[in-house]
Amino acid sequence: MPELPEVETITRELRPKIRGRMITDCVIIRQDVIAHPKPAQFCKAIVGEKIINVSRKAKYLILELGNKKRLVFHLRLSGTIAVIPLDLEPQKFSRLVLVLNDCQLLFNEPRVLGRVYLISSKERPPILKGFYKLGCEPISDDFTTDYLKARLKNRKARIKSLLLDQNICAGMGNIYSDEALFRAGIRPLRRANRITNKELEKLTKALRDVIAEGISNFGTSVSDYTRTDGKNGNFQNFLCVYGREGEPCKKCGTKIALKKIGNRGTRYCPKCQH
DNA sequence: ATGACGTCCTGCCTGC
DNA sequence: TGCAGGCAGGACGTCA
Repeated sequence: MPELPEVETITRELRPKIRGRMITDCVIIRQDVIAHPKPAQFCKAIVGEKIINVSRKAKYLILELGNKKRLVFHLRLSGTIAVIPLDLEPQKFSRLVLVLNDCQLLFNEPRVLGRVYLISSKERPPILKGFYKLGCEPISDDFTTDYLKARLKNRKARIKSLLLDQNICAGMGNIYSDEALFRAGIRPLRRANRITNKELEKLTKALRDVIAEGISNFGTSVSDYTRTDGKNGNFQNFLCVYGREGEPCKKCGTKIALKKIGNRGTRYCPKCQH
């Protein structure tokens, strides 16, 4: 599933391929994926616009257009972006096609949970509420132990759930939060307000490291995620707990456990994580 | 405000 | 082999 490192990889690879190109046509294959504005209006507003830049905010991929309009993609669980030549047909799960001067950008999304939004600089559509109140990204300089401490203070929820809270850790998802908790030696079931300062320090570092390593390895390909050229990322080769339930812990050999926390599958080592 | 939980959606896996 | 049912999971809505 595309979390911060995956979306960052897509952003970096997409930028040189589409920056400066003009959107010459817009084909909506599944109406559901156009969250704002209405599909007809959406097409009308973007055709003829130039892509000024490609950027990212947390898990959102952003195409900056002329007129300060922004095309915002959220890939959710299974969304991918592919760039293909003009003469090829869209792919099996293509939900939106942006035809550019010299290529086509496909928004592929088998599960149809991902969404696309078009926003202007002044409007803040309620449907994109989360986008406007994102917390700090773990790779940001502002993501310090003090920041995390302040945000987790008085919070009684399980640490795992709060790491997934985009108002606290923008861009975190299930894979990287399990990995970070493993590295920090913290059991995901722990209540956030019961975590010591020392542990918070370790956790901050683990979060920063795991995200940075995810990026330098071009993301994690476990289910649907691929890069814009269809290749896989590499970070799945370095996972210690995610997807390893029942297998021996890489540190101590204990079987990796799987538990539901806040309705999310959560993997951890019962011996290494306290 | 917080935390628990249901909902969306569909491909894929499991079990009969 | 084929089909039904369950599962995955990010963000958001609802409820207490």
